[in-house]
Amino acid sequence: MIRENKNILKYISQNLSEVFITKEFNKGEIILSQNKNVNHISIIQSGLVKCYRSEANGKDFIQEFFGAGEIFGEIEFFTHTVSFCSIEALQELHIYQLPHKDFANLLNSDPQFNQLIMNSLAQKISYKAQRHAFQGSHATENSLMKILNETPDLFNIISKQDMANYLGITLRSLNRILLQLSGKEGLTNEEG
Amino acid sequence: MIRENKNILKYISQNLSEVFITKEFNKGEIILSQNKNVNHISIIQSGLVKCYRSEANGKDFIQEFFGAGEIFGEIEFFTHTVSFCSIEALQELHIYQLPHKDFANLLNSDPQFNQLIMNSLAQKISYKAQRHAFQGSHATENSLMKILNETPDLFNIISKQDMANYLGITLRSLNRILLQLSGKEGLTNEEG
DNA sequence: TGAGCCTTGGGACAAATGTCCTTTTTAGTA
DNA sequence: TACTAAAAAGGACATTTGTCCCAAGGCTCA
Repeated sequence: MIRENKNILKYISQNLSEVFITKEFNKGEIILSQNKNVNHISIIQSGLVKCYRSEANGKDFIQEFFGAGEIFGEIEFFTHTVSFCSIEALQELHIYQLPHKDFANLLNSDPQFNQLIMNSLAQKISYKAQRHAFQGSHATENSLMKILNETPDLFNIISKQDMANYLGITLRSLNRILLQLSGKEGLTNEEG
Repeated sequence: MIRENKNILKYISQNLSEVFITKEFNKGEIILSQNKNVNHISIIQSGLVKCYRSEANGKDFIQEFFGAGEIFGEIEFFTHTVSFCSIEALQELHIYQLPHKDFANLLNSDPQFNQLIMNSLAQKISYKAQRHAFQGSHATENSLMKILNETPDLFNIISKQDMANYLGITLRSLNRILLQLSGKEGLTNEEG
């Protein structure tokens, strides 16, 4: 659920560290706002952000939690549109940044970088497809169990409200499902 | 809801038509099966397919309906994995195909093609993000209204079951929502 | 200290969706 | 034409989720 891309982070820190600018942000800061012009791509050195979209009805939907090596601001470069999501730091955050103009040059001049970006885009599609299919085909309880399996300390990192916005349910429903799950865990422990 | 990419189709037919193989399929044929090795990328010349993922619980989830110019089989090339979706023809289908090896060469040798592919990947991400956010933040009724607005003759093209699998609901629920909508339409017409 | 705010937790009822089952309609075919 | 299978439509009931509320606990800041 927390996405990372160590390959591209390693390549940049080893080969392109002087090409990129570095920046720091505090927890709670908005790095990128929805429906604004985007002029840089950003790559996370360390920390965690949420990438979310605010809908017209006032609800937020969390696309992804991005950790080390994940890129944002690149889609808008390719599609020539304003941002369709916002990015907010959930922890102290260190990022690499590169203006879109330089990004374009790098894509043309550095085949290995080009390939890493292609790969990153493809991974985003693949992951989104599988996530959406799972959420669309299973009860929310199953989605949550799967996530908690991957990340047992989930709620030390991410608030319940954010988790609800990731699952596309209300906080009330999340609490209900968590209660059910704890009940089942209890049963399992007693029986086993 | 039915995705197209006329730019890349135009570029291929004008500049690369002799590089690609062409193939034809009948309605109902499976072009690409989930969890299989993929050796070609495919680009739709004409016709319509559904791109869907079958989950372990027996349910199918439709990722997208692909029309003219849309690409499939490219993600697996970048991620070096087996297919994560199946592709089935919903109409008589004509496609361009290219082996992955040749696709790799073309990406390196033809910057314009490279850019068109990047753009296609970025558009898929952007569209998926917006669709998932909308579906996750709104009642199914709203999603359906939006789709019917874009494509009023939807059910002449796509079966109700496929539509339900696209929305992540059951056929029973889809019928219920359609009934509600027709009732509201009636009211609107009478009142207006 | 205490006021205000955020997060968490949950009761009660309404609305939406799933499950199971039956009937009707449609399309294709022997 | 008659048969068959698939698609479409919907009744009845159970389950899930949303909405609206209220309350407890922790935190900051005047």
